[in-house]
Amino acid sequence: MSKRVTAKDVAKALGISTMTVSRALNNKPNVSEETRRKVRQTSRTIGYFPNHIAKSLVLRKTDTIGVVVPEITHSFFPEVVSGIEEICYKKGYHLILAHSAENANRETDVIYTLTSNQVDGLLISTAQTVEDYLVYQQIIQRGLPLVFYDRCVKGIGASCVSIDDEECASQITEHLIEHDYYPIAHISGPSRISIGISRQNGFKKALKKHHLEVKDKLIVEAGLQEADGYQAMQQIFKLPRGEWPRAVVAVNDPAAFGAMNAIYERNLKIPDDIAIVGFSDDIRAELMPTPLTTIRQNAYEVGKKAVEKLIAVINNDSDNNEEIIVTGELIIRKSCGC
Amino acid sequence: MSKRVTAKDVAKALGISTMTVSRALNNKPNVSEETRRKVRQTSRTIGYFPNHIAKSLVLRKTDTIGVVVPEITHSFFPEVVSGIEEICYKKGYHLILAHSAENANRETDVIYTLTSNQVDGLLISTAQTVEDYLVYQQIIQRGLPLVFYDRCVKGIGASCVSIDDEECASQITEHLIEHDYYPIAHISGPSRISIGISRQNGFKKALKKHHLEVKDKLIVEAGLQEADGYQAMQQIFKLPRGEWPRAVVAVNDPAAFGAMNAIYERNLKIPDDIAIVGFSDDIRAELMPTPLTTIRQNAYEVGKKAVEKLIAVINNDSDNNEEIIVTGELIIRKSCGC
DNA sequence: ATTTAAAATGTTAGCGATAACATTTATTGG
DNA sequence: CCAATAAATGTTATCGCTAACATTTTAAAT
Repeated sequence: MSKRVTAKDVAKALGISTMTVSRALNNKPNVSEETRRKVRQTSRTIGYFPNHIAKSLVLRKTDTIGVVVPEITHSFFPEVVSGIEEICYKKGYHLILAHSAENANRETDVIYTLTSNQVDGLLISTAQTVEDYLVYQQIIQRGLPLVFYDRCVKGIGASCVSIDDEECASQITEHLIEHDYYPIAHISGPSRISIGISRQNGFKKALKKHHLEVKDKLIVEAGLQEADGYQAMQQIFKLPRGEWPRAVVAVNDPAAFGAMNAIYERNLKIPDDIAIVGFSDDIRAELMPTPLTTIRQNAYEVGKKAVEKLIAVINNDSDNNEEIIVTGELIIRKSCGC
Repeated sequence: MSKRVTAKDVAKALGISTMTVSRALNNKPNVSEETRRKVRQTSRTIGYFPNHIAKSLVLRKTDTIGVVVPEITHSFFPEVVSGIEEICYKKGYHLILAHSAENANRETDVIYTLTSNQVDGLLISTAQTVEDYLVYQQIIQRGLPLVFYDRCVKGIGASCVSIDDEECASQITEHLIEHDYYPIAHISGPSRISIGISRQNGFKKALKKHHLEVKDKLIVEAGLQEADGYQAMQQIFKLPRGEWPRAVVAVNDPAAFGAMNAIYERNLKIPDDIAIVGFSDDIRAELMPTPLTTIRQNAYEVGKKAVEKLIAVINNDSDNNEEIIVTGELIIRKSCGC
């Protein structure tokens, strides 16, 4: 690389000190307009760009936020990132993106590099395989602002921004109940991550509210992918025919798609034989042979709220133990029988 | 923030110099195994994490790559980013993500912050509204490695990684020609960005190869969104009925979707009345009422090849004026009449 | 045992910027 | 016209780390 142009070069060219150059470019007071103009001018002509790294070192602030994303191609997360990016751009923050690929070890790994990279704060959505919260606790202990989004760990002193999964799951389950479907099965998410738990809770809550029995056999724990939903549905079909559900609440849309395939393979009709609903309003949901009734999550809003909270915490404008809920929206299509 | 733990603290705790601490942790030679062990041990117990910022300042290397993405929610780019991320992770690079939102001014803006952030190199896909290449030329002049991906600017001294748009467009057009469709229209992309130009060239090339007339009226320039495709198709329908095309080559899938809507609105059938093909294999393409024949772009591969090239350039292992082509794949569905 | 080379560790300076304090220059009022 | 105050600029030290050179310790060789 060719020799760099530094503030010193600008100073030398003008016969002034680097301090004045710094003051002029950072719009600090006590610099004459004349000098400010000349500094700006000269910086441009000799091609000076301030070194943000050096600045970060002395100011102990990088204006950078680290974001850990568990699954970057899943449409939900790009949209979250888009919300994050928008606010970051407006507020002058940069964004370091790291991908845990749903892998706890890799997550730990990227968090360490992120923190030693001296980000001002972290936005994390936990990977599916995370088993303990040590890393998160370490971050908090070091006093580094941390806000969880979507997949949260509660009660360890970090704020959470999430969809109101329980409420939404309950709502969509109630919708099926109102169709008089019974029994209703649940293809649940991993019980380790919060969306798995809260959606299952919402499912149960709705049944109980309507005094319907919660049958454990009809709650099948699965992953979040299409294949997982397919397998879970196959497992349900292993029950005696008389115990088959009349409707299914899937933990998310991909799982629902998988389940739908399993249903079609048995030559059953949706919603006539089995109704099904998803969660997340995947782009494919409305394009299915029978369009899928689901919950639309406002991913963009989740990202936005999460950075806003994080930036507030970074600026000491806010305590970091808030639970922020972004509400979902029930999208009624055909798969529920409407 | 609580006081930071630095290499000095580790050194003091062990009664050695910071230099030895540095050497021990960076696996430099000439450190006794005994010392190395003790340094590692003590670092862990007192919670020392090396400050990457300070390291970057002295080494003049940040191990960070800046990526400019024009549209983050469009499924193609997350997949590219995923490829980039994968290689970055493997090779120990970090990734700063910036979003131009298809806006040239914003692109310039994020590029400046990225470069003053001292990234080791840049990966850029140009925004739709970019009018001049000044910023890119500046980057190159400063000696900062730059590789374009997908939407490239050729001939200014930066490598390009892209889908072979021309060849693919030609191939898919030929496929329509083989169906004996004639005339064939083209809903073209903006003539400012490279994919617009090269796909149009491919379209024309195929016609010429089969000695078919290229009718300018049947080439409509549009944007890359669904609405653009819709409008372009409407414009085509304004032609006298006898001049309507028998088939349409859309610049990408979203534009094709828009065009399909316009076709359905006239109660015309796809492919019986008008056949249509897209480009990009959007996730929705196979879920359309008439599944869309299209070109699958290997986005992940584009990302991968682009970073690999960039890292090679950063390490001076490679000249930076290569044109790397990632081949696309013709995905035949129903909309072409097959 | 003594020289010599190799291995281990230490010292100094500097990456490029800014905060805090010090100094010079300009401005104002009596 | 000069003291007093404000505005503009300069100087020094430091952020946390590592390269380059200097020194000490250890091991090998005679």
